[in-house]
Amino acid sequence: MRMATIGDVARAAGVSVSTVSYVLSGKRTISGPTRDRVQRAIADLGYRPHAGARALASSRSNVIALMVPFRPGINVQIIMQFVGGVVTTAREHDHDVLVLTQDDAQGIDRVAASSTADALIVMDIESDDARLPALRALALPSILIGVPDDTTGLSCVDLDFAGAGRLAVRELAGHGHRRLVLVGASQDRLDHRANYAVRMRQGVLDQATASGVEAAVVPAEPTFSGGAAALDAVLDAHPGTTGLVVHNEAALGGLLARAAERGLRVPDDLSVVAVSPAEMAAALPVPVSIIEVPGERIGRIAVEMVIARLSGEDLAETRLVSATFTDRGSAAAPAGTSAG
Amino acid sequence: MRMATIGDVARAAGVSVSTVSYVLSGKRTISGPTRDRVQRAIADLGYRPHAGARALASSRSNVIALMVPFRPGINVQIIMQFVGGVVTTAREHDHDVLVLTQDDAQGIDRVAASSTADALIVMDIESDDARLPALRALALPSILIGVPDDTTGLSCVDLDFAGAGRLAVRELAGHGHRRLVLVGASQDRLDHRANYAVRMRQGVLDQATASGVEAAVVPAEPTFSGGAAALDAVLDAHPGTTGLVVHNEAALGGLLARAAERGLRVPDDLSVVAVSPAEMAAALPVPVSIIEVPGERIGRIAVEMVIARLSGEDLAETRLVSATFTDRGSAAAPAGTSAG
DNA sequence: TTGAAAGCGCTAACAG
DNA sequence: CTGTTAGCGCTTTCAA
Repeated sequence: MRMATIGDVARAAGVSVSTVSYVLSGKRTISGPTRDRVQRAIADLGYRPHAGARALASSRSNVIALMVPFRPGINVQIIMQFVGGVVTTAREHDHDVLVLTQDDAQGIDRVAASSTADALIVMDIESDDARLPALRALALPSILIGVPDDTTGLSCVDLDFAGAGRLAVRELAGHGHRRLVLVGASQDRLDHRANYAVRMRQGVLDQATASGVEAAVVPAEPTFSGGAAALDAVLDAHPGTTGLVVHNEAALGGLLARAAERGLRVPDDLSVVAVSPAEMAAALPVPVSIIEVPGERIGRIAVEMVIARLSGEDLAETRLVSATFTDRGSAAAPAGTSAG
Repeated sequence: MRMATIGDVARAAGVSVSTVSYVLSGKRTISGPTRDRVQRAIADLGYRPHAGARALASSRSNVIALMVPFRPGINVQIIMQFVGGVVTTAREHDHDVLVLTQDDAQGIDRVAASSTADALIVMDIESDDARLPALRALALPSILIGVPDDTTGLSCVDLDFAGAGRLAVRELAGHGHRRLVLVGASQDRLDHRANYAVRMRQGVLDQATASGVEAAVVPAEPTFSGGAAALDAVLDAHPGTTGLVVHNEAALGGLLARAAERGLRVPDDLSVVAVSPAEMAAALPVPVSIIEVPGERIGRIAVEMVIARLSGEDLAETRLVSATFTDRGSAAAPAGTSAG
């Protein structure tokens, strides 16, 4: 049994194909009775427009390409949240999502030149990302997740990591902590100029200055033992530290375990604020107050920016989602301080 | 500047459009010189076939739809590995991957009826999955990840969980352990009749009988505290247990932490074999011997099955990837036993 | 308010 | 070995 075409529908409803097309698109006013007949025919025949034919005739594929990093060591949790947000939101706008891998260098060009996709969302953008020239040259609208150094002509979304850093420091300083350390991204990530790490660090340092507290930065490998080692390094190099901002989910478990080993209670001896997706908390030994990385929300915004661009709004803009703090009790006044 | 079409290429090369088409597809023998001229023209013009036009004319979209579960509590790590395997392999066969969400009930029908995709890969199949009727009725080839109760007319791939269970028990029994417990999926997962949990359990119990050792099953919530609680439950309900098979990655950290708290050393007092993606090991406090869930490999196989089906090989088959054991030293002879 | 018809860019007969 | 041409199913002028 052949798939029903628009011609079959037209015949069944006793109208022309263009009328069916216009009933579907709503780009023309159709009389009530006619519309009803057409819609009944569509339902009866189980008609669905052929995506390829539509793309050919309208030069719109209704597909958004999404470039996803699959390299190991990445925070899988947040990637998935993000992808989920993108796919769900795209469907709400009648678009599908095509997945490209980060290392498919030709991918961007290919989907653009073949009209496979109408727009492109690129994740995991570095400060000086190698893909930026290709993206700037692109005829398709593109949205970057992450903020490169030079955003000229580009649309970007991300968590406001600088704000997150400031918020974390304010929270800890507010509890009376005077010596803080940011346990941040691995050296490797910093070498790659991961912009979120740079911005986070800046936010922490700026707010420390503003709040009149000390703050240092210690990198950590994204592993259990990396977290343990980082805690040792913190206490070694910065004795008297009572507040920790941890921006390294994979290291958090090891860090907390090491703290327990060393007899440090959270929050009595050590206050901890983590920047992390909310779901990761379940895998931790103790409740941890977090500044949530709202992956799904960022994905949603990215798609909404795409749709706006496709509807002709031609503004390239950078949107930073502001950070919010979720208190789970891991940050409190340091021991030897009156409560308050 | 308009995108170059096949007509532009034909004109530039001084040949007909069909010749260009055949140079591209290789479905006709073309003389060396002609092929060269065409290929030069293609390169000069930066020509790319229009995906929609191609899909329309050939009734092939070169797209594989992949239905991904985004519900919380799922093992994100393995999902990502799997998706990576699918996308990478699809590209090797000149296909792109479109993502559908699990709860997009219409998704299957939509991509099929609109000829958006040529085939469908569905993840996270339950024993009596609600989508099975739709999949059986589908005109498109579909591949399931997971094995339902009734596989008639369906193609499935998965890890051989029964084999994994047997392997784990053989490994522990071989070290001389006589009392084993499988710390498995949560009650919730069992209620959903997650087939992998059922098969794993069966493998463990069968091999225990065959090896003449005792084996019990304890469920665990997929959280840190769930793992800790599970260890308590094991030692409570099954005293004398010296070997654990853990098939619940999210609980593993909590389980190991609790063991340490209770003064149980791994492997001296407690041997542990986990079924888990390899990458998760980094987040654990101690090295753990694992039976790897080869997500990427399964994804690759799924795509290869799709491609075979699209090339006319019409066999529905179930492929179980056999389990392999990676020794990291967390399973050894129980204390009070001579080595060997 | 509706219809007729000209493409959109490509593939694959059919014809040499 | 190569060219001509009829569609593939839809959108959108143009015409009524």
